[in-house]
Amino acid sequence: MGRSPCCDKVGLKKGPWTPEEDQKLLAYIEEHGHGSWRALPAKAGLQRCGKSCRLRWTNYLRPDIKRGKFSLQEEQTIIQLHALLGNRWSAIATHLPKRTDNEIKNYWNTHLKKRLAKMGIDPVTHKPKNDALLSGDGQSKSAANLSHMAQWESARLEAEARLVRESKLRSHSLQHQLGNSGVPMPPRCQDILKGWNGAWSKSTEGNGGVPAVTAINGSDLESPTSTLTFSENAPPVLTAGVGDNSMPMIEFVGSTSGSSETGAVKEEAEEDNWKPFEISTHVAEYKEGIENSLSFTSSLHDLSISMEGTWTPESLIRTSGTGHIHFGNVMGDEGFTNLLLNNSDDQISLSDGGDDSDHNGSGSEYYEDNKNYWNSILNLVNSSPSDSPMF
DNA sequence: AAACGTTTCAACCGCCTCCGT
DNA sequence: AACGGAGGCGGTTGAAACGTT
Repeated sequence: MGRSPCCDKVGLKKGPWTPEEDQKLLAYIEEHGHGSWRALPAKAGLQRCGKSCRLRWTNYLRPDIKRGKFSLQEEQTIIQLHALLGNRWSAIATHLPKRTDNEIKNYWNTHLKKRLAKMGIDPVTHKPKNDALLSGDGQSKSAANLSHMAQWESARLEAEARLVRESKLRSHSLQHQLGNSGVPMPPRCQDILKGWNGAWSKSTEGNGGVPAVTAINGSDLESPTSTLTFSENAPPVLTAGVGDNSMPMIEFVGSTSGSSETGAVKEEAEEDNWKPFEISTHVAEYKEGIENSLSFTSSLHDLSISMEGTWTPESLIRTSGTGHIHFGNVMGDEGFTNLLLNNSDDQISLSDGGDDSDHNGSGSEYYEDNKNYWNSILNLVNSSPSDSPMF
């Protein structure tokens, strides 16, 4: 308080809008555009403050607003974006055409948050609530998780900041990426992964208790596909490509103990796995650029990530007895969707014990579910529109 | 049918960021 | 660089709708 109101509120109406007010606002904007919101109410003959008019327009009257129930895909998108972005509703809303940030926020608070909680997932961190129960040493594990979570968050923020800067050069960057290297790379993906790796790299300096990322080997792929490459000294490179389904995809190839063959798990997003939203114009342009490139070949690198303890989104991975982590399969139709649907009413059954190297039964399922959960988030990172304000 | 509790969502509030001066 | 105006954003509120007893 002690703060001047956004506009002179004396005599201004508050509360629900009447159909007459809606009509006035609608008619004025259709004819003149909104122009200055502050000046609009007087011009439109409304006893409202400009802010109220803007809100009414953006959240309700705008013609391109879709109302009604959220589809499952929309739900997934919200949850996954929330895992990445937190409560940045406007950023999330840009990925849900015709939905407003307010609507998404309401839907999150009234539906999704509760559903995640029921599933045993913390709706704030998107981490399993009872991590501690899964570990023999709950306290130290929790501390480790906290530390890794901080790294994750730090990486994310770093990536966001960088992309904000780069977004101003966005119009040039796409051409650059396509023209210079022949290997297009969406800045968004690059940055989050850089940030991600950056956090890992930092943490490995003089610290054995954190992930070390090592490229194992490489081989060429004929078909264009997205490849996430981790290397120790360089930022991970995401060579995004277009699969048969013309959707950009991300590919994780894991291996155990340095072997690219034994125990390697190849991950590939498939067409029907998850379609978070319509491909944006920019992705279409991006795809077109890829298709037009003369020789687009991407490298496929196996990766092995050594780590101790758990890394934050530890649900993404399974930790082997050797301390290597494996990226699990990108969820199929049965994955995240069912996770949401099947657990909307019943609490997910979580394993109550055992070490990380051996999760059988419900524990294994638990890890599978959460692995899929985070995989789908990473998949989203890759398939988001490049003009997204996501990061 | 009434009372009560819960859920939903439009709208408000205050802070923040951007941008022009 | 500092300032102020305008718009944007996220948290919160409260009335209405809905469900339960």
